[in-house]
Amino acid sequence: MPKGQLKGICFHPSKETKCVTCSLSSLCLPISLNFEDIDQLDKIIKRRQPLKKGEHLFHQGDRFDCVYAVRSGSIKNYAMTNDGEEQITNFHLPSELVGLDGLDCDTYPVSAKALETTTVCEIPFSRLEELANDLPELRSQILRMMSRELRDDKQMMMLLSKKNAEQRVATFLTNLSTRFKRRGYSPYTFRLPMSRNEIGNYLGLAVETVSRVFTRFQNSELIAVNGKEVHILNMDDLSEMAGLPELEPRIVANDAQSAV
Amino acid sequence: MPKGQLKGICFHPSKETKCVTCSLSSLCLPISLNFEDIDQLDKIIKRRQPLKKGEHLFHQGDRFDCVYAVRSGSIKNYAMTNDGEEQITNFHLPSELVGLDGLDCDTYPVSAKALETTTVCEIPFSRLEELANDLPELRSQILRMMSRELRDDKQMMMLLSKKNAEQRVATFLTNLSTRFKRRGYSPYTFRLPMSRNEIGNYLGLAVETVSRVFTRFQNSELIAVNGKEVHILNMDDLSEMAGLPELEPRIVANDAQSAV
DNA sequence: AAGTTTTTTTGATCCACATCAGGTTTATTA
DNA sequence: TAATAAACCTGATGTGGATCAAAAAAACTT
Repeated sequence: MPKGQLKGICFHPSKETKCVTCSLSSLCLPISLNFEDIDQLDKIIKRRQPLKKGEHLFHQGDRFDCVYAVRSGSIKNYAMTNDGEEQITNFHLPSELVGLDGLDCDTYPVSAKALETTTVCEIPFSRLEELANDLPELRSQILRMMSRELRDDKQMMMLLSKKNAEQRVATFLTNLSTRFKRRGYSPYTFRLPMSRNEIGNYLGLAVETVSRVFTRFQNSELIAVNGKEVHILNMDDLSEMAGLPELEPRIVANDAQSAV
Repeated sequence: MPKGQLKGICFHPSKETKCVTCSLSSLCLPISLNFEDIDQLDKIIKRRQPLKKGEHLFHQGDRFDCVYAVRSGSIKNYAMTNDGEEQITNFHLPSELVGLDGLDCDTYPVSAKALETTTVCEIPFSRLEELANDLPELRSQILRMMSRELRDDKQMMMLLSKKNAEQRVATFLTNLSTRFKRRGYSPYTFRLPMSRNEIGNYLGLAVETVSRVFTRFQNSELIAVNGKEVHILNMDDLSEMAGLPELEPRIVANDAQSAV
């Protein structure tokens, strides 16, 4: 084993992974592609050297040319507000696509930075588009991934405009938990790849508030925290606190002209 | 003229508009399609009876089957929070697509309701997908529209987590102004299709706060307001106040390992 | 291992906006 | 055209979380 540089979430340390053998393929772009097509996709993907913590994948304003799939580690997206403040717009875990929101302009609208040692698959967008011309399944997977991000963004808008500090942090933790679970990791025990400061920034809260909520959650035995290690002790109550769990199918009621 | 039912923004009252003759085609799906292809697109589009104010296009939880292009009037998207409160996630003006965020699930994740008398083009998604199979230009236009919505959402997240009440309202007004302008209408004088309540809901503010900010803006002669009629008197200062104008291309600076 | 920096925690104070309450205007309906 | 109901505005009061300040703990450096 080379060096102990691979901490935190780590899926595929080996550099020469192929899509076919990648454990993330069932969450990532190759979904529903057959072996042959995956192979084609594989050919256009470049596996880059791991990024060290703090290194950039791209900067806001850089020419848009690639989208990236996180393979291990984690990435944050952020923009600069006019008064020079950083605003985090997203955290990306393995199998998630980074850079989709730059797709219709010629530069990236946000920056992307590694939160820890991180490996990504680099996908030149023009070649992905070419390939998608021949693969309807790939096309609809790209659409699905964008649509999912749209939905997540709406949820985030809801959080930011309606939820209080405790609800925000509870939502954040349960959301991370769900994403870890889907990736085969424990939904109850995980390591936060970001700082309290970054959590606060993302959730629209001051660092101090995040810290206080963590403390309160520990006192009420919802979670146990040790630095960046989090244990969820009472998932039910935490989810309850998070509110609006997921998109619950509506009971179809009388519609018609229920004006205003 | 039938009845005085067509108030507010109104583009194409006639029911039998075709994409080729539609003045919105340069903003809508048909962008960059040739005449022949537009005609094909036209064939799958159904022009529905105008919706009256308060009527629904679809409900949260309804089976996802169509996306809609607004032809005249306006639509709001909203979801219900777990405590039964409404949360508006978007307003849609003519030429904008409604329903894209339901694309990867089988039900709409939000509801869509007409803010005024509104006409839409109904586009069965499965048929749009089929057509997109043959028309690369259509495909990339759909992607572009989704990507734009993603970017707008990030801007909204920024607004909700960093901006104060005045900045929010200023942003809202300049944003509307820009959209009206692009549609050939005056960027200085327009009619708000939504209530103060809905503005507040969308911006994460109480009605009272919205009202007060409107008053303050009038006192400082940034705008003149008469009910839902808005005149922007000082666009420069209003934009200034809105902050982070648009995605300003970054001056490329030294990158490397600027850790944290 | 000691020193330095960064991150996290906790307490005290303050303020922007929510909430409450009432009055006014505009829209809807009879 | 009056009656009723929405929508809107304005003032008074309260509060959740920001901000300020400073100590404690972790994470780097040397």
